[in-house]
Amino acid sequence: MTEMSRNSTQEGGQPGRIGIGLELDATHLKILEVLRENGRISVAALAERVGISRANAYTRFEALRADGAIKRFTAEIDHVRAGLGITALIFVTVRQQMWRQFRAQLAQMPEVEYCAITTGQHDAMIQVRVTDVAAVHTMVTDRLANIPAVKATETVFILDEVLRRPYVLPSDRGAGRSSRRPPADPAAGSARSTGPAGSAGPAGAAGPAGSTGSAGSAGSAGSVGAEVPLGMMRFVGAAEGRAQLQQDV
Amino acid sequence: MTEMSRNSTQEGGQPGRIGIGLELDATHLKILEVLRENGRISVAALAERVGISRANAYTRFEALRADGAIKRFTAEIDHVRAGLGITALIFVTVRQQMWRQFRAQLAQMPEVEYCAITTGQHDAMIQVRVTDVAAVHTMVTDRLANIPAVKATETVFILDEVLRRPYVLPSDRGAGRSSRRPPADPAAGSARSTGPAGSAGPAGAAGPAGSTGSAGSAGSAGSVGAEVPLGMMRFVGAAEGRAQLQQDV
DNA sequence: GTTGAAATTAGTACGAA
DNA sequence: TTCGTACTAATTTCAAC
Repeated sequence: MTEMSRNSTQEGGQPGRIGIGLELDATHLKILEVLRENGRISVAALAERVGISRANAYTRFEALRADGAIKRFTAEIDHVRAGLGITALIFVTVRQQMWRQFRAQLAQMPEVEYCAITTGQHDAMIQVRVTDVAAVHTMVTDRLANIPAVKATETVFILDEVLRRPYVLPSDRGAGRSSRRPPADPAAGSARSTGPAGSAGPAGAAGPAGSTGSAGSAGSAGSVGAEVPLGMMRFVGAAEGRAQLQQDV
Repeated sequence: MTEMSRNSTQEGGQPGRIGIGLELDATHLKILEVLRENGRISVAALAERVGISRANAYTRFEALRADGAIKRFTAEIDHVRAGLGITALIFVTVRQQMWRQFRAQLAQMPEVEYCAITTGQHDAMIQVRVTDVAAVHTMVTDRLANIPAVKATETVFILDEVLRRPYVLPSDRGAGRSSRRPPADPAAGSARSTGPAGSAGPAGAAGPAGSTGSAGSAGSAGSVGAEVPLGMMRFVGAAEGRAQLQQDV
């Protein structure tokens, strides 16, 4: 509940840009779909695959880039081939009000590929790629341990990466929307999470969903029973005082 | 120790290709470095930035692609702009010998962006992107719960994504290699993990490390103390019988 | 592994539907 | 808005060094 209006105004854009974002129609999504599979495709070929003229493709392509919907283009590489065969996840508990420092230290660690702030038992998850198991150990006990902001860590190794999609698109839904959507029993403290899930970072999405319906149904469909409906499902909310973290980060 | 020789022979390549992989020299890494930041750069411009001739750049570029070091090119998009503002991590405990089924089901779930098999308390971690919190709930209780292979789940929400590098390169090290590398105390049951960390999927890297030294030290430097060296560090090994999982997956 | 020239393709700008 | 065409600039390919 700290900053709900995060993406209803400009936020990540350069000064002067209209941060409200363009409405993505079906054609835009189609373009993204193609670009996700082949980021190096020429705009001419892109136009053909999407079924629009070249001029139109250039316009939309540029619009997506300018709007920030496309953040950048990148090459996906094989980490093993590149010599980084070990991947690990390190779950970090961060000392409150030291997030700024934690983030600064992260930037100094080139082996960190991904870092996300999470709800649940830990505060953050970082993914590292290194040459060998020993490097993980060095990283955790030697580097992370020396950061005052880090209170505790928990490390697991990644044995295999089963699936990696460049990113998910709203248009992907419909393919796997298997069984019926349950009638949605009313208010029940949506996901038991202590609020943050709906108020923090990437949340507050509903914004520019365009043609892809269903956005905005958040308030009407939450239905995580009070004490875990099915057998072994657990939704883990934020730890104590997490709200403060958002400010620092 | 199940299949250490994983990438010393061909493995991911098409039939007929020399799967041994090309040795990556400093120039190759430089190319990857540029491509990571700008996947749409022309080969001509790439050549200039790397400091080699056009023809050379084309040759190396093609070699990296053919070898599989570059898996594909993709566009990075802003999930919030695309209408998927909620990101969650679901940790899954999988019923043994049902991994094949689990993987098949995963392919049916378009909202899954990433799935990795891990050591530790759970067996897999999947990352999903959806429009609202309710969709996470639906996904977990309705879709995942209906997969017999899924024994239990634990869900956390991602509040913010602090850092996302397209990928990490061996050449990145050296920038953050802060303090001294510890003398590496000898055998100590490397990471306490029941073997898998060194034998499974992405492990067994040592292969084509090329100019970047230190690969291959895995066997000699493992040093995760028996019972957690510093204060609150935890290395979480594999659950019981994890070895079997590798076969199925 | 490099340079240079030819052929192709990409990117831009315009008017018309 | 979107399309189609013509123009300009760049990239890729292929040759010889």
